[in-house]
Amino acid sequence: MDDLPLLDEPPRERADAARNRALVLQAAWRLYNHGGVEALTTDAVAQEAGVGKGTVYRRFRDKSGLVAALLDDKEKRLQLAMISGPAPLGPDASHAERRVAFVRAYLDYLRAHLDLLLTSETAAPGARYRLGVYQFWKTHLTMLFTQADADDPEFRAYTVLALLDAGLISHLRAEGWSWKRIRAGVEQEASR
Amino acid sequence: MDDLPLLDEPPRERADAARNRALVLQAAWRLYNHGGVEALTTDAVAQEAGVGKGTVYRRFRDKSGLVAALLDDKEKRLQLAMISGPAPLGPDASHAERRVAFVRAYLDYLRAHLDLLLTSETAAPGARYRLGVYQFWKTHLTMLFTQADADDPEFRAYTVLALLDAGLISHLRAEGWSWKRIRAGVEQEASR
DNA sequence: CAGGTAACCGGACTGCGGTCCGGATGGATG
DNA sequence: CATCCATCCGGACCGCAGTCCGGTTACCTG
Repeated sequence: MDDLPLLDEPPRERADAARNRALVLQAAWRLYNHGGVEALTTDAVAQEAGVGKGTVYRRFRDKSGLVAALLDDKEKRLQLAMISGPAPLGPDASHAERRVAFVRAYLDYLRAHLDLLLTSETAAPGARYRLGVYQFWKTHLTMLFTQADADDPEFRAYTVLALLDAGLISHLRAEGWSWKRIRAGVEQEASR
Repeated sequence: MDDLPLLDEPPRERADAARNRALVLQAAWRLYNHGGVEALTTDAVAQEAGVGKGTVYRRFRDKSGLVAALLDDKEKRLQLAMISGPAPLGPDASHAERRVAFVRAYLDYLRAHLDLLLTSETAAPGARYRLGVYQFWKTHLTMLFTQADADDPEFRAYTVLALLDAGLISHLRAEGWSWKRIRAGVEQEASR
């Protein structure tokens, strides 16, 4: 009997490939923890991982992909909480509450990893929109705005996400804006 | 009698410097008209202008500065219309009308020069906010939202400008959004 | 007109992201 | 176990943005 090729899965990664993916991620964390975001050059990561540069790019498309992978598990957790977690983030709350809860949670996430997110989003032009996770946030917010009978729910989703752009938030922080003020602004946009 | 050092002016540009600035701008236009935005590498511009690379960077800080300079006069015209032009852009209209008119005008401008604006805004991280002109739009919108008694007028200004980000608009266009739909969304945000 | 200096000039150089390709190898097949 | 090939590997290579510095020059002052 064949072994579960149900929904034609992507062909499994070869053993050496998987091993190298792990090596690269560990190396990247090591460099980041030691020298911050500036230490995360692709050459350095490859060398630290004891691997060729090409390997880094084959496993993680480009630099934004690599950095996004670093944050992957944290993001997955947030996604899970939104899909099936408790209120106010999860489905047991009203759509308005969930939008505000999303904004709060995402801003916490952003605050904790601002430098990495900035690196990931500005590494290549348009990288932010290509990242798989962006699609998720967008779809989720669109749904929540649809439930609110907004005019163009998808556009409203884009609006909120535009305010959660790492580049914009970095700029506001650099201008001296408090997290409180930023949160108030975004929440208002999300809740109306 | 001294010659008008009223508001201590920036020291005048040397003659050769001014000449080179003009040469570089002309060369950049030539390259752009011929090969589009991809032809605008700093090396190529310098060579086409018959000038060293360092000169390009001394006259225009960095690549976003150079590209922004290409659009300078068109932007100045728009600014003038907003400050002192006729309604609905100028001061003879209500603040709500002026905000919508601004969005319309800016989107037209964006549409006409999307590739250049994208280049300018993504050349360096945070370049968009550093550009002098961004300050102008922000201040203007803040004023118009203040007149509407908005909660945090400055944040509202940032919100509208976030929607006018060249990267976002490019993405929406690439996704198949019509200008009409984009305009409707941004106008609604500006007019509420 | 002569002399001094701050500003300017060119182009070699650096650093980084990303590509390319000849050679190696995991793992499926019979 | 032998064969085969899709996939992977390393690292040299490329293009581009931005910096640096020894030499030059416009302009001011006397």
